[in-house]
Amino acid sequence: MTLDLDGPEPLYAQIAAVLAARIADGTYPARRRIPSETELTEEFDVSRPTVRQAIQVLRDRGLAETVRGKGTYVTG
Amino acid sequence: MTLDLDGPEPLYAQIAAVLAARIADGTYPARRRIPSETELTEEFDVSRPTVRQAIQVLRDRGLAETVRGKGTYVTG
DNA sequence: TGCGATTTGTACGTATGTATA
DNA sequence: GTATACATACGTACAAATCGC
Repeated sequence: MTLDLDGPEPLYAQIAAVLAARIADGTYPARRRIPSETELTEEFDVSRPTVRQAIQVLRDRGLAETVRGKGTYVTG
Repeated sequence: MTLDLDGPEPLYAQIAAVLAARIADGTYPARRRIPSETELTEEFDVSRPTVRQAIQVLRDRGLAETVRGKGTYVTG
């Protein structure tokens, strides 16, 4: 998995697409927690605000729900 | 108009409420442009990302639409 | 009970790119 | 060509909620 840094697609959108694909294929199963923002920051080598923006996309699409102090969960 | 810095309500939510009220009472008329992010930054004495977060709330509620390079407009 | 680690929430500042007028 | 305005992305700091010990 690589991100296209120079392309027109924003990083957060690319990351959101990767995460959405992982939800779709079961890499992140329903009702389970996805990696923390810090872990995703390290995996994709982007800043936390960018990771949070990607997760926001998932929430807007109804794919995930976030609980403060716990994490972000795949919508079951 | 003052903001409650110590209260539980986030700054961006308070600002969004103020802007929404201005839309509701006609201070910001339909189809007209609201002040720029920079102007709102100065008026509320907050950072631009905070202003942008407030405007995002207006967009999510369908109260405003943002056009890149032009400004944010009250939904007509 | 309390403390500490983890995790998300809020907010700041800054830089760069792109579109419009 | 310049100025204005929004979009993206970075980094940083501190607060608040949760959980395990």
